[in-house]
Amino acid sequence: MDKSLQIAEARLPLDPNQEDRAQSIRDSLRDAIVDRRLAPGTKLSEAEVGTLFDVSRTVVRAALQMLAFEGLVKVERNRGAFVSDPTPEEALQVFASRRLIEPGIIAAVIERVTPADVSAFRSHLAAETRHKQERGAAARRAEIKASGDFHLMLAAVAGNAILQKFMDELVARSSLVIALYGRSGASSCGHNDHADLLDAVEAHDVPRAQALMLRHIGHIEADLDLRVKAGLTLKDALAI
Amino acid sequence: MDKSLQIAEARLPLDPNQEDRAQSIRDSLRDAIVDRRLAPGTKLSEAEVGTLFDVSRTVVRAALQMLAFEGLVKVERNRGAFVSDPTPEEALQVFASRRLIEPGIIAAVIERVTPADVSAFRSHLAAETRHKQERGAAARRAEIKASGDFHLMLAAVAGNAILQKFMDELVARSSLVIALYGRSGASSCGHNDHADLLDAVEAHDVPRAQALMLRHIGHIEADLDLRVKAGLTLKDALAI
DNA sequence: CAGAAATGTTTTGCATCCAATATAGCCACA
DNA sequence: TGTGGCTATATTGGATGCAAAACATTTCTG
Repeated sequence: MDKSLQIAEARLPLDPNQEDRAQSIRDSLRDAIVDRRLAPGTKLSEAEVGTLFDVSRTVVRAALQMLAFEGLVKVERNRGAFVSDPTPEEALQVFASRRLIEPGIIAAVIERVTPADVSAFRSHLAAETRHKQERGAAARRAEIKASGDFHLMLAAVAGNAILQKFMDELVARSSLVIALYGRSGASSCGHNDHADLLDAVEAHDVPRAQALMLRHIGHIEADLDLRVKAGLTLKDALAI
Repeated sequence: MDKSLQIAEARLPLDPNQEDRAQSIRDSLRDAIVDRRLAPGTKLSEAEVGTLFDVSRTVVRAALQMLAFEGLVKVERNRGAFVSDPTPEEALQVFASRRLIEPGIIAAVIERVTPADVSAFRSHLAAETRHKQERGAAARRAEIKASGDFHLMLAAVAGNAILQKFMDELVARSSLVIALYGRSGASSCGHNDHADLLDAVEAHDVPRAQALMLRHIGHIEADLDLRVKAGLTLKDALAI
């Protein structure tokens, strides 16, 4: 009951705009979950989170409900909210969903992309490769986050708010899955799929871009080791 | 402030399982919105809904928040919740999203469908055509709802919980859009796309089923008249 | 000593209460 | 008579309090 929840920015991020504190709490928690600063299964006690952010349980509850809708948190009646702990089954469904949606997004992107967008992508890519070369857990986190952001940027350019929301959810869930099942941590070992993808986009080559997207998703998925899960539960039951 | 909100089942549906009253309120409101018993733009006052279902505002808020996540309700800070009133732009995005997702779903369905599923589809189809032949607003509502349910059944058979959730949202939004912009009301005038689709599924003909699905979505979209919206806002500004 | 029952503690679910904000009604004034 | 500002009212945002459920601990019993 001490300093258990390591949400880093605790107490500090006094809502910038002062409006919609639930939203900003959601964002902080979401970042913490996606960054794996909060391990799957961690209990998110309303009171604890509340004191941490210095708000009442009411607003915490709203934030947790939002996260539950995105699938990042699972609430059990009368038991509380827990950082969700996707099964291998769910992990596969996440990527199956992305395989459906992202090729469509990339097509829309090619239809609508502007030179300004392209340069934004390029500078993002530069930051990504920078993270990839650095060492340490922090850099790894930044890399995973940046990688997800690339896909979110694509979704934004595609110009469909609904699909953008779906991608938001899928990218967050993917990060969680990668954090859980990712082998080694080098999620995109060797490949630099994003750069290739961007080239195809710039060339307005839809089929090629779509193929690259599918290949990219395949790469991410191939880096997962979905067996471990059973062992983890076992270990959980025995030790820690 | 009298009997304003016509949610029909008001006060009666005392939660069957007694658990999660917010969920059942959400379901009632959702049905009412999709059925167009609650017109787009209608204000959903927390207090009013609360008395109607005989719960406190707290739980109503939770229900409204859920609906907001699905896009069926729009909440404006310090102003309250309103049945959402999709713009033509949003309407197009709904169908663009379905065009991406549903062909994938139909492919998954063909991979996993069982004879039991097929017969369930058949009996559902029978009910659908029955509604189509009846007259009156109630039958029309039932027809729209049944039509949406067909797509939801497909999503269920596809076996991907995430996509199923997305389809849930998309179907609900579609119903709202059809209610708003649907020409004449005969949403599927003449065609019986669902039957054809089911035939293709039964024949395990993926390309054909996908093509039929796209054509079907096209039919629905073709029945919309997306111009009116501007006129409505104008009329809104003047009268009522 | 093991397992079950009971008791105390913690945490959630929900109703209620208060302050802040928006809406509506009213009056003054040009 | 119409417009602008002011007061009153209604409604939301959010904190608090209380009952019930889950959980942990201790005590009792075979």
